Parts: sequence; structure tokens; C-alpha cells
Amino acid sequence: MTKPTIFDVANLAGVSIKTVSRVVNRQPNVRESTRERVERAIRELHYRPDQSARNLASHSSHLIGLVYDDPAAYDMPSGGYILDLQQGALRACRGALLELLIHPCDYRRKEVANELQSLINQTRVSGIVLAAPLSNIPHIVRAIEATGTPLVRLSPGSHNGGETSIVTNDAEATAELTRYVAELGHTRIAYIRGDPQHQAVANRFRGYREGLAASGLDFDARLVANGDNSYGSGERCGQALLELANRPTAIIAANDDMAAGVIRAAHRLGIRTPEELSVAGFDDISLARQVDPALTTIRQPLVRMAERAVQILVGDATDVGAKGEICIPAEIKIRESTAPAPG
Amino acid sequence: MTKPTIFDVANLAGVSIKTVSRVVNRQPNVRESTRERVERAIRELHYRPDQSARNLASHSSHLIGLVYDDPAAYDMPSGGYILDLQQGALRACRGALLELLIHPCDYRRKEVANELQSLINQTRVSGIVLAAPLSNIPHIVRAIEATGTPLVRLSPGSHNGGETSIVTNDAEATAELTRYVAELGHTRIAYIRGDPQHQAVANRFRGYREGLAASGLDFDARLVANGDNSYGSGERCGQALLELANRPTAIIAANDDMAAGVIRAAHRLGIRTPEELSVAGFDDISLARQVDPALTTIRQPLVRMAERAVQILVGDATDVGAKGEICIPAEIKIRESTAPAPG
DNA sequence: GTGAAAGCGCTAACAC
DNA sequence: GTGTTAGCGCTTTCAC
Repeated sequence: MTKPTIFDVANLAGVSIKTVSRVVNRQPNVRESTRERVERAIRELHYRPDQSARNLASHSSHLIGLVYDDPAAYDMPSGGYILDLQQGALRACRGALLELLIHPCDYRRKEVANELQSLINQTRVSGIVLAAPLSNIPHIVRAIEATGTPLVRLSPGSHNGGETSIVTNDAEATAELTRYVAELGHTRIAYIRGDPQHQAVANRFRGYREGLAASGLDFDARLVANGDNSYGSGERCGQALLELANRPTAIIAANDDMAAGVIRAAHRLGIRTPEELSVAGFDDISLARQVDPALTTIRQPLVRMAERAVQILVGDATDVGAKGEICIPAEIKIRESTAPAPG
Repeated sequence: MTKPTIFDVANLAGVSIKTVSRVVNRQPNVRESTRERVERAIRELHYRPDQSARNLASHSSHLIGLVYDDPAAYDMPSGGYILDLQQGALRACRGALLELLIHPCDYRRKEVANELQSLINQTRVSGIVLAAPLSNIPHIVRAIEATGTPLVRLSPGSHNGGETSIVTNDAEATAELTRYVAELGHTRIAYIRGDPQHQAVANRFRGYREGLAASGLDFDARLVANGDNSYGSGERCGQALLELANRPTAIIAANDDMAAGVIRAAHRLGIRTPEELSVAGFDDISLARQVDPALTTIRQPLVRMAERAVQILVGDATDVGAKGEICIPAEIKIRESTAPAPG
């Protein structure tokens, strides 16, 4: 009972190995009847092509590498973010008979570029999905491009390369959310910024300012705090903002982790959410539904973004526009954490 | 500037490719001076062995497959659980120059066994880490064992095979937690069971009963609810228990997701935690620290369990006992959600 | 200690 | 439409 090879299948089906190869790879130029005979033989022998051999011969692998910032290097921020990315990538892989290799790495380390080149050389991944903030660090992007491996970047802050990138409308969505909060009667709307390295997150701040302006509210720098995307930083910034003399009645955070931290900080200070304080986030990770009150947030289409990225890598993107910058719009999710301004 | 091969290195170093291979694979029988010459050539050419070729020739790969129950198939329970597993596995991979392939799959589908055999055949992963509850589903375990691929199971409910498995002391830890809660003065301590397919989780229920007995408390079947490990089921079970005529003053859940659900249910019903209701979970996922009040729970050493599993697969486990059942004990984390019984 | 030769199982030209 | 023939870049006998 040794593992069947392409020769065994060819023998049984009475064809050459090349024909078997054609059938397996769904290539044209095979008569329907021949195809069926081969497929029967494959089933009979439980034949499964050996990836290593295919990879070697074809100079590619059926592996997609998902590269993202290592959460273990910090205090585990945005775990939900990663799961969403994985889920999207996996969904697209499943359809394309690919497997997914995950490679978190700390973007602050100098050797990342080298490490990624090693990864590519050794595994010959047939494509890389690079998540933010790695996706907008020039030397890392260049290192990958230098290998010639297809690359799709997720949420690079600005589209500055010839490569494909997938983004969402961070600024517009945040502006809309800000206007929504303003319409609830809030006039002192604070904002917690995220990791400055993360340009897409920085774009959200721009949206906040645009939203204020559109609502006829003045921007007040004292109502802006700087977090780092982590839950803990949300707690700290929230507390600082809420201890202000004339405290805000609404706080918008650049992501859900920080927004969840704000809710807790408010709770600690005895400030009720949403009665006395409205809170909103961004991402709609599962935590957003698990905090109390459930977060009003912006649903970033992470799953679909990652899925799309893989589809593009395998040339499976059905529509046009598989080059350049592809935008999948975000959508506002109103839940329990926002309410009319007090008083 | 084409990619250097083993021949280029051999030429430059003035040796045969076999010698280069020996150096690369750290095999004996190479004179020190020769080794150095080869290493210099490798550095000079930036040579990196091609994995596909190695895999094909050696019938193995430098990939580890992490297989777990697909959270996307449900309502995303225990996302933190998965991240912990990944983190541990990745940590061990990094040290061993391995890459990690993730393969979530829905254990309820009939084709899983086949799917996993495909995965193994195609990628030739050099080892599989199989997480619960897949790890205690006989036909799945058998399917993997049949391929001859090294397998380490995580938390199979009972050690029923010749393979290595890594477990934690679910029952003992839960018993200890139950005694702790009893010592706080609680006499009506409810329990929410988890997914019945998940034997390790089932063991926790046994621990609960043992803990009650050790504390001189009677077991009351009405104080037991059946969840499915999800946050939502925790909410539902929590509500049901809290609407009981003579409601419990403490609820222990078989995992953190459900415990977090209980806290929310209590909040909805206007029951304060921990003043009127103590709540405890199991796992210590990051959510445990992000709910309010932070959960008293049992820290399951998931990261270390997964790390250890990979170490064993690559034969890197330093100590003995790398066969059979390895137990990494859990530890109780007391936070804010448990307090003395009211009244 | 070191090397020559024979594959590993497949894909890719190119012929028919 | 289908088959033939070379490799892909390494590891593995086994000889020296």
C-alpha cells in the first residue's frame, strides 16, 4: 500500500502522466471521456498529488502567507482583528485548494525584511497578504517586492506602490459616525487616536475632524488623546479625558479595543454609559458585542478584505479592478453605547 | 542574479554538493576547515536551501499543521483560545525553523477525516497538533494516525491512544475553584456546562461536583445549565439560572466566554457583580480581563501546551516523558468577579 | 571524510 | 488532444 503516484494513475487510466497532470490541474485539451477515465482512476487509487513535487517543478507552492504584526509582542491588542483576517484568507484558500501559512512578526525589529525573504525563499509561498501596519512600512514592502512574490497589501495608509492594495474608507466612515454622534446632540466629542505607525488608523482621525466640521463643531485639541490601539491604552486615555474639567459627553476611539477600555474607565469613575457618556469604536471585532453596553462601531470589512486579497493573489478575482487600490466600504453599526447627549 | 543552488555553493567552496548538504543539515563527517569554507560560500551567495526540493527528496516538510475546530462555523466562540494555541505553536516553530500552517475545520462535517488526509498528503506536514474537541473524536484521530504523520493531541478528554497527548488538570482545578467559592460563603453555587463533545470541558463538571462534595455542599441538578461554550449560550444559561425562584449567589462556567455572558445577563437583570453574584470561568482568555468586573478564572496553560506539542513533534522536547500523557497544570486567577456571599 | 549517481513526483516544453 | 523528454534542487544510498 505505497502512496500512489501520477504514474500509477496514468497506468490505470491507460494514458500518459501528462494527461493526468492536465486533469489534475484542470487544464484544457483533454477529451471529456479521457478526463472521466482519469478521474475514475484517481478516485480508485485515492491519488493525491504531492505538493512538494508540484512546488519544485512549478516553482510555486500552493501556500499563501498571511503576514501581520505579532500580537504576542505587545499586550495582545486586536486579537479579533487577526482572527477576522485569518477567517477571510482561509475562506478564499478553501475554494482554491490552498493552505494558509501564518507568520506574525514584530514590525519594529530590524530583521523583519530578512526574515520575510527567508520565508519566501524557503516556502515559496505563491503569494503574500500583508496586513497593516506592516503594509505601509516601505522597506518591508520593498523587501517582499524584490523577491518577485505577488503581494497584496491590506490597509496601507496611502497607495504608494504599483502593487495591489485593499482598503476601506476609514476617513469617510469615521466622519459619518462623528456626524451621527453630533446629531444626537453631543457638542463635546472627544477622540482617541491609535497607533501612529498605522496610517489607515491615522486616516480615521482625519475623518473625525471632517465630521466635526461638517456638523459645525469646533475642533478642540484638548479633546484628543493618543492611544496605541490596545485595550489598556483605551482605559488610560478614557480616564484622562473623563477627568477633564469640562469633560466630553462622547468619546470616539480609533478602534474597538480602545473603545472597550473607555467603557471600563467610565465604569470605574462611576460614569454611566450611554446615559452620561456615549462611546464608539471602529472595527466591529467580536469584543464589540461582548462588552456592556455593546459598542456602536464601524464594521470594517476585514474578513472580506482578506478574502479578496487571496482571491486576487490566485487570480481568481472575478471582476476587473484587480489592480491598484480596491476599496471595500465600511458600514456603521449602531448599538447600545451611543445615546442622546445628557441634559 | 538567479537564485543560487547547492551547486553554486559547491563550486565556490570547491567541494561536492553532498558536502554542502552535510553542512546545511548539520550532519557529521565534515572536517572543520571544510565546513567553514562551505559556510563562507553560503554566506557569500546568500544561499538558502529550497524547501520544496528538500521536502521532495526527504519526504518531509518543515511545516507543522495546527488543526482546530473552525470558529467561523459557529458564532465565533473562544477566539482567544485559538490565538493562544497559535501563539504557543508559533513560538516553538520559530525556534525550530518551521512554519505554521493553520487548518480550522468543522468537526461535525463528515468529510473532515478525508480533508485532513488530503492536507497531510499534499503538504506533507511533518507533524500535526490536533486541538480539542477534534482531538477526542476517534475516527478523526484514526484517520491522521493512518497516514503515519506524527500527531500530538491537545486536551483529549481521555487518553485512549498510543499517541502523545497534552492535557491540563481540568477537574482538579475546577474542584479547587469551587472550594474557593464555597469558602467565600456561597452555598448555592450554580454551574454552566460546555460543549458535551469536548471531553476535557466535561471533566471540569466532574471537578465542580468534587469541589462541592469537598466543601460539604449538596449537588443540586437544578443549578446546572447546559451551554455550548459560546458567549450567547452563557447569556441564556445565566439568565435562566438567575430567574430561578431561589437563585444562586455564584455561577461557575466551563469557560470564559460563557462566564462573560453570565455577567452581561446579570447586568441586564439588574443584579450586581460581584456584590450579589459571583462569577468564575475557565481558560483565562484575554476577554477575561476585558469584561467588567474582570473574571476570576482558571488559567489554562494553552500557550505552553501548544508550544510543548510542537516541541515534541520536532523531537525537541528536552525532558523525558515525551510519550503518553503530559499534564501542564492550570492555575487559579482570582480577579474581581468573585466576592463573599451576600448577606 | 568525501563524492558520484540515482532518484523524489511532478510540470513544462515541444513534438506528434 | 496526447505523449516524450528533460529537468526542478535537493537527499540518499553506496562507493571510495
